[in-house]
Amino acid sequence: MYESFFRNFNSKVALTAEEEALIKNYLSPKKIRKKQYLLQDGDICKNIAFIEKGALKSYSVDDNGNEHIIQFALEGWIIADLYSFLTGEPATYNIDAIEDSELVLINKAAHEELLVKFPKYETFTRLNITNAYLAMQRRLTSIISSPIEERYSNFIAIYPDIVQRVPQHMIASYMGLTPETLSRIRRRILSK
Amino acid sequence: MYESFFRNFNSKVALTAEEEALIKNYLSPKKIRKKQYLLQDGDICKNIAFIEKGALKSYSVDDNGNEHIIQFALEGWIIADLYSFLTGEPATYNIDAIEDSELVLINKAAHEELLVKFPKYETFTRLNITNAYLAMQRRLTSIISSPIEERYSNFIAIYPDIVQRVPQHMIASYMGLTPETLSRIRRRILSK
DNA sequence: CCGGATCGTTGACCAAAGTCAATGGTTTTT
DNA sequence: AAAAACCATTGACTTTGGTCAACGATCCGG
Repeated sequence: MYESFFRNFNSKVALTAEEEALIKNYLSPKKIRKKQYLLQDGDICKNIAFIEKGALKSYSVDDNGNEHIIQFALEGWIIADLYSFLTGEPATYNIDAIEDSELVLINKAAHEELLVKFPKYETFTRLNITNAYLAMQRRLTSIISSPIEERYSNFIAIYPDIVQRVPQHMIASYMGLTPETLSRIRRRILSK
Repeated sequence: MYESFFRNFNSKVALTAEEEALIKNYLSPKKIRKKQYLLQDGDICKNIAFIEKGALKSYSVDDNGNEHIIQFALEGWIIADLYSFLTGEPATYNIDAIEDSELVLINKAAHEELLVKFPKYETFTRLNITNAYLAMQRRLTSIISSPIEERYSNFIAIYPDIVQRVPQHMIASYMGLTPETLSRIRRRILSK
């Protein structure tokens, strides 16, 4: 249990066997079925979830009932409403499972205690958030500076696994497009 | 010197006078004139810059010579090409001064040494990057889920100081719009 | 194995934003 | 103080993506 989590942790900050054993006490496993919510708009986000296996997405629903996908997360990624988690404010979006998934949860009390007791956990956290920041910046700059075709080509180059496993209309939503438009863009790209 | 920097630092992690004195040795001040570059596309980003006073922006220039503004930063903010800074790869965008500004620079060697020698500096860094992440996520979700009018209204509500000090066409670029479109949106909003 | 969702594609039409060009006001430079 | 550069606005036109509707294919649950 927690294999992927500790593989990931060790790749960022090496842990001794004792440290691993201690940290394990702060973790809890969770299995979640396809379409199940991990977090709903209005709830308070009580956990950070590391994905051992599977795929989840976070998304908001607007006044017209349209979903807008904020993030995809596969194995090795972390997903949460960080704002809600850190501030205790209600979440402003949903998280649910795209596939049956296995998670490692770290709740707020555990997170805070780990931060002060294990400097390595703080480093792990800092590196995770830094990676998340860089990934989001790539996405943002691509949104504001690249033509749509290039954005999509770029996306399939960086995240081929997501393209394989996630329905196309969710990817359209992630890119801020309608499914129809994405379908047309794909046709344009293919005919080149 | 460094007043704003340490005020900011202490608001996140309290320092003793001795710690402040030690950390000062890792910092260097820099003044930069309006329109001067802090970083140019292709350079390697050697410093993180904390803004004591003034305003800067980061932006990319596309194949047609159009600028796309990635970030504004005023007093109390940090600006850098974090990707380039962390990896040593050449920067993919520019940073320049919108106003005459005063900066506190932390170079890479200093940053790394501070991280290992001062756990408080790692906490400071973690909190900074977390804030940057949350701010960027707000921006991103607003781009993908709000109609443009609302995005602009939201922007002036959150960053009134930027609206005051930064020319409108830069704000248009930041929002992914042409200056003409932003001008028309403003008219629409005013006539309500 | 059947029936209903879900999904991707396509077409016709519409709405929104971009482009190009001109104008007038303001700021900056010399 | 005059010239130049910069900036916001407006109008006419074009391009792009969104909307609505229909159709087949596939997936999934009973």
